[in-house]
This record gives sequence, C-alpha cells and structure tokens, in this order.
Amino acid sequence: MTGCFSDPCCKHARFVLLLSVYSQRMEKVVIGLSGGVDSSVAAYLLKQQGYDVTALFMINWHDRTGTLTGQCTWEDDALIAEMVAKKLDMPFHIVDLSKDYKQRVVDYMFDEYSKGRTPNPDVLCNREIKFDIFLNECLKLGADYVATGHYCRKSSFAHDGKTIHQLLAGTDPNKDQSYFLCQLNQDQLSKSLFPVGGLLKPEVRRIAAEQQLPTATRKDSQGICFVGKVDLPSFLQQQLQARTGNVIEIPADFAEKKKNVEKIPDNFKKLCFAYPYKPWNGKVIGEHRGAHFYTIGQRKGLSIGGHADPLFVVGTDVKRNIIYVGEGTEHPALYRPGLFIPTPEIHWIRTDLAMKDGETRHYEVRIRYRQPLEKTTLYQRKEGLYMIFDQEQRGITAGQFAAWYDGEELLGSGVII
RNA sequence: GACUCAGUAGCUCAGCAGGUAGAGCACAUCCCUUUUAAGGAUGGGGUCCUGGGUUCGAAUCCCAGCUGAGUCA
Repeated sequence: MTGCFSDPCCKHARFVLLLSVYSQRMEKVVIGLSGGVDSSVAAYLLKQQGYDVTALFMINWHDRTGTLTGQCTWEDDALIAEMVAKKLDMPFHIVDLSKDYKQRVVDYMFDEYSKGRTPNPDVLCNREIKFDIFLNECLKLGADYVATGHYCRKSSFAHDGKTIHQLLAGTDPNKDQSYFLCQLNQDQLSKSLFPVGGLLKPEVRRIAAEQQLPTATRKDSQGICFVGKVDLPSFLQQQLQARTGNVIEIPADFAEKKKNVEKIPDNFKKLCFAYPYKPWNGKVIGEHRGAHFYTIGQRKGLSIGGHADPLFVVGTDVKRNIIYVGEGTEHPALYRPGLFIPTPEIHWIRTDLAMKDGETRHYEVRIRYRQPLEKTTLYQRKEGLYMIFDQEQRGITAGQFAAWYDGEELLGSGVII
C-alpha cells in the first residue's frame, strides 16, 4: 500500500482516496452507555477509531421491589454514564424503554417460571431490546451502527454476493459473552459493533484508568440486566403464588436404571428429554413453597437437612406441584446424555449453515452462560434438533438456551425444551 | 403388662474407661458470575429429655419419670 502511494502511477488513486475520506461523512455509531466500564471503554475506543460517536443510555426498569438493598439505581448509572460521555466529549441522550422491557422480557420471564421453566431474560433482553427497540432508536438518531460493551467479536465476509456476519467469542475466555447474543440474527449483527470484544478484562480496566474514566474502578454489574440483583423467589412472588407441595427424593439406583439407554437414534426420545418422574418413584422427605420457584440442579433453598450429602433438584412438576431431588453431587438424575430443541425454536445466526432434515453434524455446545463447551453430535429431524453430548451434561434445564459453536464462532441456538 | 434400645445443634447422628460438646446436611454472609443454578470461603447456632443421686467434677455412672421404636407375653 505504502509502496503504491509513492509510485507516480498511483497518484490518481491516492487523490480519489483522499477525496473519499474528506467527502464521505464519518460513520456514526451510537453506543449503549450503561454506566459500567465495558461500555465506557467501548465508547472511548470507537472515538479513537474515528467514528462519530453518540452515547445513549436506556432506562428499562423502574421498579425496585425485590431488588437487594445496596444496589445502584438507574439514576446512579445514568449520572455516571453522563459523566463518561462528557469526559469523552460526546452527545448524551436517555431513552426510556421500560414499557417494552416489561412486555418483552419481564412478562416472558414470569410466564416461563409459571410453566416451571427457567428462562434466560438477558438473552431475550439482547434480542428484543438492545438489538431491536434500542437499535431502532439508534437508527432514528442517524446511526450506521450500534455498539455495546459485550465481550464478543464480529467478523464479516462476502459469499455469493452477500455479506455474512459471524458472531465470535470474546478474546477473554473468562469474560466471553457471545452466549448472551446467541439469539441475534444477521440483520441485527450487521449493524452491531463490539469494541471491547478483542480485549481482556484487565486491559479494559487499564484503558479506563489511563483515560480517567469515572467508571474505571466501578464494580461490574450482576444480576438480571437492568432489573439488577434480586432475590428471585421474592421477586417471583410478585406474580407467582406460593403453594406448598411435596419434595420427593429419587433414589440413585432408580435414576441409574432409567438411564440405561443405548446412544442410538432410535432412543432419541429417551436420551434427549427430562425423565418424567412420578410421585411413586421416590419418597416424600419434605415440603417446598411452590414448584415454580425451583430449578434443576438447585441446592440452596430446599431447607431439608439430615442427609449425608447435599440434595439437588433433579426435576420439577408444576402441575402436581412437586419437586424431585436427589442426594449427592454425582446423583445420576442430575446428568443427561442429550437435549432437544423443537423446530420452531431453532435459531441459526449463520442461516447459510442451517442443517437440513436428516443431517448430522459435530459441534461444541454450551447449555448455559459460562458453561464449558462440550463436544456434541447434532441430529436434525423434521420435528427438531436432537443433540447428544460426548460427556453427559449436568443440570440441563428447560428454558435455558443451548448454543452451538464451531470453534470460536457461535452458529446458532435454541431454547431447551 | 414385662423386657430391650433410643432421647446430644433446625435435621441425621458421633462423643459415653467421668473433666462443662463435635461431624455431615440445613441456614446466613462474602467471593465468583450481566440469566438461573452450581462452585469456593467464612460464620451463627446446643437447658447434651426431665428430676434426683454418686463424685472435687456427669452428656457420659446410679435411681425415678416422661417420650419414641422394637421384642416377648
């Protein structure tokens, strides 16, 4: 390139390039500033890269009921976000999306719990709010792109005259948040930028400190995004009634016997679904406050002692209002060889790679945020996608998303049934 | 009715050749973590069934009572 510029014959090209730089307006990016370090540093980096950057803070939740005391309010976050924007010399706006957030995330959450499933509201928040409603707000402001502080990367390439976007894991293996974006589509991805995805968390902290951003030492946010850290049972009790029911212990040998199924396609039904425990499969050992407050793999909150090893929830039945438990970390009922995603729930980010009926492929799968990837065989059938893990997975939970990766690329995802 | 065994933290139990108590589970707090869980660390908890007695001293020995389980009739 440099050589070309010094070459007299390229003078024309050079002129055209310069012209285009000055005549073309700077690309405009709206960054979702949350008041945390990650989005602050993302904003700074965008500015460094020469974008015309505007900060937009979104309010998604006003209600504080159920929120743990000592947590920050959105007012605190907005104030700090504004300080960051000021420091970086960029326009700052606030948008209130709480009505949409309630309808599209919180209502979904309650609905799922009422069905005895365990939703992932943050995956929905990204699909429905940040990269939909919020994205549209950004476009209204004239943005070419929307940026967030997520730890993930995007890559694009041309294929058959079309641009294909890839969602890649964040470089920091400890912070990778690609999973939370597992429900995005090509259109959403095409307008997204993830400026901190190639950095390690300590580097982000360092940049924030060097730039003296007000968020440099701010603690990372946790809990349901926007709602904050809540005590879930009491949060859920706003809408879900407490109803005492029986806790039934499933003996390990019973579960072991039921799991003795060969890993062949004929047995998909048995391999990929939760075993439907019945009250007579074990004995009553206590009471709970409502089956919909518990989730698979849960240990805390049972309030049942007297066992040599801890008790874990291995199944819930909201209709009968029963929760099934097993004793010991390695209880066989805690492990399952596979899972199933019904056809309507299958989502490919890489639509060009979608599997066809009858097809079989090998990918790596993650069944919840921060779970290690597990080598898995995927079988596409008319009714859905059957997945069989090389190693049995612990605590497969309906309502959570299974996301399949090819190396560092997240190809698709779907809700576990 | 007689006999045997048991009655120790919220639960299941250990301690019992006498010197004022431990473990696991449960629970709480903190750490980790933008879901839910899990995981890690720390911690709070006991009239040792009741009443007598022996002893310098009893959860530990003796007696009586109460409660529970079982055996025999």
